[in-house]
Formats: sequence, structure tokens, C-alpha cells
Amino acid sequence: MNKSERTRQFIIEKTAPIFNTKGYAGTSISDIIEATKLTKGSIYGNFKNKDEVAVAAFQYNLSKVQALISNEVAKKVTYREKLKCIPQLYLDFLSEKFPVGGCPILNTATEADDTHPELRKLAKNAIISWNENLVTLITKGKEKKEFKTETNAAEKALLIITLIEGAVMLTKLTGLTNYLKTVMNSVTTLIEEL
Amino acid sequence: MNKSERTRQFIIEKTAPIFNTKGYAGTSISDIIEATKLTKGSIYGNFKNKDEVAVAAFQYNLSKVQALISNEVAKKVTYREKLKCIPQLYLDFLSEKFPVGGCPILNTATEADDTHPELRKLAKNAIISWNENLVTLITKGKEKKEFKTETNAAEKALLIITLIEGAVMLTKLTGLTNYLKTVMNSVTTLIEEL
Amino acid sequence: MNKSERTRQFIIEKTAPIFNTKGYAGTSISDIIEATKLTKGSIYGNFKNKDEVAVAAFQYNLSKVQALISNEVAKKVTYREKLKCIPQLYLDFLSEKFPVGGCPILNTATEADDTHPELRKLAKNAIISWNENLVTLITKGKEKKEFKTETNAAEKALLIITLIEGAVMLTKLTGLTNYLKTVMNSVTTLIEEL
Amino acid sequence: MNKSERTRQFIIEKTAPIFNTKGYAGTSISDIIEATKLTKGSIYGNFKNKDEVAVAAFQYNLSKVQALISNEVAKKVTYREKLKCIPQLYLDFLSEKFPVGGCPILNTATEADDTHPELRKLAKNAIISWNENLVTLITKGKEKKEFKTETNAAEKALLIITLIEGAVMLTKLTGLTNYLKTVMNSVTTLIEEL
DNA sequence: TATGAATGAGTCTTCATTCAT
DNA sequence: CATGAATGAAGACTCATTCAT
Repeated sequence: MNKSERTRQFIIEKTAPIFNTKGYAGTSISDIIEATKLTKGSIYGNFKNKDEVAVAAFQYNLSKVQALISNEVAKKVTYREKLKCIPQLYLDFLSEKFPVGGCPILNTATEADDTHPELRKLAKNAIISWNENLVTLITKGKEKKEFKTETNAAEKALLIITLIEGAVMLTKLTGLTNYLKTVMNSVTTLIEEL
Repeated sequence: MNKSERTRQFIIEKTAPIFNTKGYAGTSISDIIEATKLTKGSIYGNFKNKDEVAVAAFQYNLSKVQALISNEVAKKVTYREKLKCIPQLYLDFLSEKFPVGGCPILNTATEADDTHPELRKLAKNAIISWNENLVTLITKGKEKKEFKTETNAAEKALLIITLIEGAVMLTKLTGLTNYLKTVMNSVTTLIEEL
Repeated sequence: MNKSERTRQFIIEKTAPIFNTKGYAGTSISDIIEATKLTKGSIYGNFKNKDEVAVAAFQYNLSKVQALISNEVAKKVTYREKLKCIPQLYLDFLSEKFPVGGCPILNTATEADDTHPELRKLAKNAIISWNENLVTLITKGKEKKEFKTETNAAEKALLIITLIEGAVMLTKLTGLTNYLKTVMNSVTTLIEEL
Repeated sequence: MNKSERTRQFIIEKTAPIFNTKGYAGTSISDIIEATKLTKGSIYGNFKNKDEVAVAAFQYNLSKVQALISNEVAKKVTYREKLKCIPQLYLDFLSEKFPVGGCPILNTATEADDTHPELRKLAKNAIISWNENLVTLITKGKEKKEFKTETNAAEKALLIITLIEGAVMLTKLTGLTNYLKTVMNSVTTLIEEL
């Protein structure tokens, strides 16, 4: 990794928590400068503009969550266990295992509509790809006879994601971690009944 | 309603769709002026600042949804029917029955964190109060022997809200109304099994 | 003239010499602020952007020259005298009778090509209209039998303008006012031979 | 020519058309980098700063025009023919025979006043020296009895230059090549009457 | 009370130049 | 010599709010 790449990476790492907390529009170049202790010119020497920093930061945050989940999933043997570890992880979505600011998909999804189409597209793709992964896990579980044959993979995958993202949102809004626990328990139950 | 109150109300009605679409930070005083065709001084004569307009607009949007739901709920006789009409309503959350911009709770909940604490508090209270209403409906349904005695009212109420808000969010993000239909179906099924 | 119009006019008058001296690109918003002692917001409250100030300033400078010339032309009786006063006026193009910075058409014409198309169009129109005016003067002089019938009005008009603008340019570049005198004398001679 | 000199020359050749088109202020170091495909350090290794590149580019463009003219002039035998080929050349001032961007003297002369004194001085000297050359040609023509003895060499030389540069300017501004033709014809006539 | 001109801190971005490697 | 990352002043423009009229 050469100097440029290191600086780029440094900016991304320092910046990712801010974008994930304050959003794209809410994060200013000044915020970026303060977080990195670099100069304006240095930021613009390494990124074309604020958009590009935001996109890189989002991807950094996203890959952090994805790595966290897929690592945990990979450790488990059965498909039921693989699925069940996901709500378990999200129970801690404010811990340091997660990107600071919580779920980057949720945070990006909910920026004012036309603010940043590219970022929204990335969030959309992340949701769709996450959904596909869950469908695959459920389908394989059915093939392995772990899950019932009548289980509707697409429906259950969507329910899991909806409950997780919905719960994260309500928990962030209300500060009531009890909400999170209750819903993640329901997700776990849902998975046990697949 | 005197002149001042009428102007205030006029501003709120013209402004509410904009705040619900563009968000608090994304809505400028210029937007308000353009929407109302009033002057800057007139806005500031009737509201202390942008915050106050935003709060009033949120409350207007919120009460519109609440009225929509409670009207529909009031029409139904059984508690199961009362509950079931809620996911049915949210199937049309982009129609003109809803405030322009969709669910104001969701939209406000997801503005960047520190932007506007007062608005967030209102959204939080709206969620909590909605939750309480659902708990009451389920509890009354249990008392009326419509629902099973073992039904956990708090859990089910929270699940309903989580699924609805989560689905609305994912649908807005992905543009896939199929997501909304699938999840609202699941909510209906959940209610039928209470 | 209301407050807004007065401020607008004030900005134009303070700004016109600067644009005519430094050019469009060379004049910064800071220059405008310093010249007017107004604030950034005040400038932008009265003009959409720098372009609009530049256009207004150009038109102000242009109309100043046009008024100067047409006043002088109007005083003369014969068409030959009318024409002859023009090179006489340009002999003093750096005096206070002229806009500070000299001929605005020349100054605007020669900004880097793609800097400001609208301004260039105005300068182009000013040249074309000036040319038409001269053609008219010469034609009328022919009709009045002041000028020879074989005089080519279009050609002579263009020569006059070319010599004047060319001489102004060379004089500004070299600082040699002798150039200006020599060429304006030739223009006068040319007019006497019409 | 050693490596350093070759690089310098390479930069000048690639850069000259840009400076002649966009002007000094309008040409950025980025433009230079893009045109040469060299690095920032390489530019600054071979030139002290942007000014130095601009000066070299101007001189390159200037010598190109001068060579073009003096080549053509040298081909002719009589002084009248020598002079007459100059307006003929300028009829094509946008063709590839000329430096890209047209007459470098004009282009440099008309940059905003205080932008670049050194460049302006070079342009001034170029005009003065061109003027002297024309005076010499006319004087020699008089000595050879080609031209009338009463011909005022200084005046006629200045008129020729003024008409040429004035016409080039008006043509660039208006896009009316007819202007150029008309004036160059007049220059030719003027020369025939020397 | 209403007006809308004025404020000035704040936004993102560009640029010529320097200097450690 | 060459590299290109870093610098930071300067660029145009926006915005919520105030206040004289």
C-alpha cells in the first residue's frame, strides 16, 4: 500500500463513523478535516469530491458489517445456527463490533430522498444482496432437510431483514434497547420455526 | 380562528408535505416561502424559527396519519378487524390518503441523529404512543376472548410496528412494492393468529 | 427608485469600473464586496450571481459610452461633423468622460473565449449595432449629398470601428498615446474623404 | 539538445496552443499536466512557475507567426508584394498555418490588465518591433521608388497593424468572417496606394 | 404586523506551489 | 532529476435569522 492509498484509507477510516452518524448531507468537509487533521487540499487530492469520500466511507462501513456477519455465519455448521447468529449480532449493533453509528444500510437508506442517489443505490443493492444471501441460506437449509419443505424462503428472508432493520431504527429512535431484544427474540423464534 | 391562526395553519398545510419529503435539514426557508407565496417576514412573524415550523408540520402530518388509522379502526367492530385494517392502510402509504412523503414517523426518525432533537422526541413519543394503542387493542381483544389468552400483547404490538415501519423503509429504499405487499401480508397473518 | 433598486444601482456603479478594468474572471466577489463595502449576502440578495452583476456592469459601461457618443453626435449638424466627433471622443478614452477602464466593448470582447458567452454576446451585439448606426449615418449623409455617391457605407463604417477599437487596444497595450492620435487622425481623414 | 532542453521544448509545444486559446489565467497547471501527460514535479523541475511556461509558450507562438510572415515576405521580390502578403496571411488566421488560438499578440494584449505584466511587455515589444519592421519595409520601398515619396511610413505601418489586429478582434468576437475579408481588402488597397 | 434588505458564518471546490521521498 | 502528496489561500455561492422601515 503506497502513500496515497494509505492516506485514502486513513481518510476513509476516520470519516466512516462520521458519515454513518451524521449522514451524507450532515457531514461537512470541515468535519472531515477535523476528524483527519488533514488539510482541505489533502482531502481533495485523494478524493474527487465529498461524494467520493461518502461512497468510500459507506462501502467501508458496509463491508465491516458484512464481514462481521459472514465471519460469524461461517463459524456455524447448521443452516439454522447460521441464520440464528444474525439477530444475535444485531443485539449488539451499538457495540464496537459494529461500525460507529450502527447499520450503514439503514442510515443511508433514510437520508432525504434526492440527496444522494448514488449512495441510495448502493444501500438498495446491499439490501437486495443481503436478501439473496438469506434466501440462499434458507434454500440450502431446506435442501439439507434442516428446514420444512413448505417454508417460503423469499418471504422468510424478507421478514428477517424487515424485522432487523425496523428494530434497529426503532431502537435508535427511542433508545429503548428492550425493543431490540424483543424483536431479535422474535426473529430467533421465526428462524427456529423454519 | 383569527387571522394569525389562519396564517399559521396555512403555512403548516403548505409546508407539511415538503418537510415530509425533503426532511428537516433539506427544507429551506426559501422552500417555505415558495410553497406559501408569503414573505420571509410573514413566516418569522408567525413562527419563531424553522424549527417551530418543522415541529408544527410534523404534528400536522402525524395527526393526519393517526386520524386516518383511528377512523378506519373505529369503523371495525371486532378487535381483530380493527388491527387488520392497519397493514391494509399501509399498503397504500404513498397514496393521497397518506401525507405526501409517506410515514412522517419514519421520515423524522431517520434524519441524521443530532440534527433536531425536539423533532426526534416527537417521533419517539409517536412510536411509543402508537405502541401503547396497539397493546390496548390487543389486550381488549384478549378480554373480549377474541384473542388467545397466551398472546403477548407487548411483543405482538411491537412486532406489528416494527414490520410496518421496516417494510415502509425498505420499500422506499428499493422501490419494490412487492416487499411491502409480502410484509403486510405477514402482518395480517400475524394478527389472524393472535 | 425603491431601496432594492437603489442598492442594485449602487452595486452596479461601484462595480462597473472594476469589471471594465479587471475583466469578468479577474473580478472576484471579494472585489465587489470591497468596492461596495456591502456584505456577501447583500450582493447575492440583489443579484442572482456574479454573472448577473457582470452583465449589469457591462450594460452600465456600454450605455455610458453610447450616451457619450450619441450626445456628441446629436450636437452636430452635418453628417460629416457627426461622424468626425467619434474619433475625437476616443482620443480621450482614458479620461473621466469614458467609463474607467476604457472601451467596455473591447474589454469584454477580449476575455478568454469561453469564459462568459452571455457577456460576449452583448459585446457582439454592441459592435453590430454600432456598425449599423454608422452605416445609417453614412447613408443619410449620402442622401443629403454630403458624401460621395460612390462611398461604400458598409465598408467605411467597418473601417472606422476597426481602426478605433484596434487603436484603443494597441494604445492600452503599449501605453503609446501617440498611436491613438495617429490613428484617430487617419479616421478623421477617412471621414473627410467620404 | 539535452534531455532537459527537450522536455522544456516538449512542454512548450504542447502548452502553447492552450495558453493561446484559454489565456494565461484561464490555463491551469492541471491543463498543462493533461496536455503533456507529465507530472507536476516534472513541470516545476523544468520551469520556475506557471509564468515561465506562459512566457515560453507566448514566445513560441509569437515566433511561429513571425516566421510565417517573414517566410512569406522573403519569397516576394517587390516591397509592395512583401507588404501585400501580410493581410493575405491574416485572412487565414484561424487555419493551421497560424498558432492554434489565433494571433498571440492580440490574445496576450487583451488579458485583464494587471494579470501578467511580463507577458504584456512581451506583447508590447512584439507590436513595436512589428511596427518597426513595417516602417523599414515601407521606407525601403520608398528608397527603391516603389512607393510615393510623400508616403508617411510610420503612419501607414501603424494603420496596417491597427486594421489587422482590430479586424482579428472583431472577427473573433462576432464570428463574422466577412468583417475580416472586408478589412483585409482595405489593407491591401491601402498598400497598393502607398 | 408585515416587509424584504442585509447579515456573515458556513458550504463545497480549485489552484499554484512546495518538499519529503 | 522526478514524483505526487500536501498545503492553505481564495474562489463562488447558500442559508437561517435579524431589523429598520
